[in-house]
Amino acid sequence: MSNGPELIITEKDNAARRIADILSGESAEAERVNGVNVYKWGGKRCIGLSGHVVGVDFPPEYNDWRDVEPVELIDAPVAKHPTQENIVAALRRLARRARRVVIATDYDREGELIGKEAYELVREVNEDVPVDRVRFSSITQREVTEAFENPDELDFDLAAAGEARQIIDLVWGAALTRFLSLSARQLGDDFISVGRVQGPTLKLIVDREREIDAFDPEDYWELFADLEKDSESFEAQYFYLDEDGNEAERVWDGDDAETAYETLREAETATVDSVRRRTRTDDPPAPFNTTQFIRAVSSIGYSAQRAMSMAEDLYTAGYITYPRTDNTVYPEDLDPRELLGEFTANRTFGEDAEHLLEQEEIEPTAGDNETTDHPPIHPTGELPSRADLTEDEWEVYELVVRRFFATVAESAEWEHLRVVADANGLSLKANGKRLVKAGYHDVYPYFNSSESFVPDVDEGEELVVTETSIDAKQTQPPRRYGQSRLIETMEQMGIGTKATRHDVIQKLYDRNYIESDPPRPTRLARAVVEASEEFAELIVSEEMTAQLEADMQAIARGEATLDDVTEESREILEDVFEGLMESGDEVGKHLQKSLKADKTVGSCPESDHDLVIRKSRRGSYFIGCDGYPDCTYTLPLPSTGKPLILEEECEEHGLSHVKMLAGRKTFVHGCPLCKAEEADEEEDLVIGTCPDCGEEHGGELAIKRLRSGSRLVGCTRYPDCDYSLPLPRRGDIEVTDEECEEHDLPEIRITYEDSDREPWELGCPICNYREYQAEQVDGDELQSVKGIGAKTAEKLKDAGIDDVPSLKEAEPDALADLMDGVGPDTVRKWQSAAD
DNA sequence: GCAAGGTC
Repeated sequence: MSNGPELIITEKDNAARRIADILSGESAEAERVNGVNVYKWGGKRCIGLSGHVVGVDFPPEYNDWRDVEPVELIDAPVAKHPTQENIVAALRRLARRARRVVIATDYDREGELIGKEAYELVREVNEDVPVDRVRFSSITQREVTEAFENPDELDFDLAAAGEARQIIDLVWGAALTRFLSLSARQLGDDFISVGRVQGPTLKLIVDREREIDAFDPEDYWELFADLEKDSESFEAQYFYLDEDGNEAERVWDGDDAETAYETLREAETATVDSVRRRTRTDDPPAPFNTTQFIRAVSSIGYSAQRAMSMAEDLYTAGYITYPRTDNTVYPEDLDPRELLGEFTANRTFGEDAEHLLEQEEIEPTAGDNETTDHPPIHPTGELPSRADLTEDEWEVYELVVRRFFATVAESAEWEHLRVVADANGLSLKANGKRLVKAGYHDVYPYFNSSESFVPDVDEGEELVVTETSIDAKQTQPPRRYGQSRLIETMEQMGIGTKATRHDVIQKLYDRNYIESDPPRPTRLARAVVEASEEFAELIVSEEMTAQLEADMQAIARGEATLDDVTEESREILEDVFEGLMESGDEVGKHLQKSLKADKTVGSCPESDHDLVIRKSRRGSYFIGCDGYPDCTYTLPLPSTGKPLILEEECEEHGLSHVKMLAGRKTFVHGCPLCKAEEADEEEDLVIGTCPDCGEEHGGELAIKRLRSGSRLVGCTRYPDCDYSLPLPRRGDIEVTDEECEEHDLPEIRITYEDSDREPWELGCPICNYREYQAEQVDGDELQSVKGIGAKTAEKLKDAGIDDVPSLKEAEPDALADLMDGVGPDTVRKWQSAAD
């Protein structure tokens, strides 16, 4: 037997580092093998993978979409090949000499498969080395040491269950994706995809849109009265008992409503019939798993994608635990008092932490999901200072800290007061609620804890009716799913995983299946769902995952084999293709029609064709005639954002309004033809003399708007004189009375009508442009230092370093503190390079 | 260039 090192393999570098620290008593040292971190101590090495380092795919001869019939993919061979070459190479190098290998990947099904993949790579270069498996659900001293003291074996059945999933997903996904794309002739970037998870997710969105389309609003009325006691007024609502004896507030008949309102209006007083008081306990929330974390972050205004990317950054920086988890129960190892203790000295959290520590007993809440994968998301106890994080990241970090606080805080208590009164024979009710004990709301302000006031009244008491009203309303269609609701629903349906659900939604955006936020399906999405429902129902049904889960469990229990399950799945797909291939042309036409409809803005005013949104070779959008090159009619679109066609149409031109999606800078452009006409009519506003040709030829400087929507200060003698100065794209340009003494030009202010943004005093356009150029030069100057690129120069500027002299003077430790991913040694390197 | 699942 070799006397080489013992090799420990984890799922990711971060876990490798922490496990090495625990097992070595912090004595492990990092070295690089093939550019991969390896932690080394005694006779041991620990390497972290990057999740799957091998992937499944078809052999290269199946790569060409046009040469291979999609149906052939069903029985095509599927092979594994390395996807992370450097890690695979490093692993092989270490495994060759190892005397023992320990697989320490995550404790879940995918972790077992990743472990088996590592096992196979090890076996390729070392046939005899013993391979053990350790399992722990949180990386703590106790769990890790215990796991390593009691090693187990790899569960090959569980790994095979995961492999079955990989194969089925690839075969179904690739065959159907290629079929749909080929039938609609969408090859290249705009292919049409379907899959086991994206399919049902898309159907969920499309089904909701169908409900909205089919919705027929109904009129109803609601009646209200303001009641007064001791000059304190509160609102009560009319109700009656319906046929089933249930309380109802909505009056569905207009005449009935009118009659009731006449009666109510005549009432001068109302007599209290009943008063009911109840105290309700409001328990603190459970610890965060990924889904609940995303939900909470989206309630403070961030997308699911952004929530996860910020969580990732906070995790890698060491401030919060692993963000991808299903678990909502803290591990036993977590000592809430100890963790709270880490916050007592902090400016933001100290006071709350102290209060919580004053509780006699601290028993954290627990949710319904107890899993082995990772602990719930909580702060690690290593605290960032505010300057270490961006404002957004701080907000998310604070949320995670406060959620942890909430889970160890006391319950809140509400007092509900329900008053029923009689006004002229009509029943009125009022519900008040008061927070009598704030409990966890004191440390977790993200839930609504607003009170509604109803005064203390007694039965039989007479109240004055001060005001009455009747509201005509309509029933509303169901609301579209927001991103976090979608993720919650996917979790309930059992599709996707904690680590992929938000990516799936992003994928639907990338495929042009959904637009805007909350997501709205395109015509293409409807057509894809319709075609799937007709010919491949399983791919848009949650049943496919349910069946697969059952099969995987059978494999994991040893009751079925990988081959049984994948073979059966291939047979089902064969059947699907029989129907599909017969109707290929029809399906393709339908998809193509929908693709066209998604781009169409209206009819061309100069020919019989449609006007469609197109993309220029440079990547900008414009509107062009579908009859091109016979008809060359075009209309410009703003250069910021991606155009979204709205349902609203221009009354004058019959064209759809267009909205430009650009994150927070999203705005409605309106009718593109109206906009183009406005731009043509707008007269150039002269603000001064042209510095280039004013004296000689009398050229003047004017504020101009180009047809593309962009604006500039340019010479009126253009194109004879091309003097120009840039102006910002967004905001309204205001010419002030102030004048620049140096250039005899008025100062300019930019205001933002449709946002809360403060006006920008741009000043004299010439001075402004010079300053801008000077900044560019500064940036270039920093970039002249070896090791500093454009991005780093930007970061340096954020840290207050504008030029080389200030870089040289900077204190390396202080500067490194201000910059993400930069250490003091790097700063010293720059400083010596600048000499 | 297809899926879904890891991780960054």
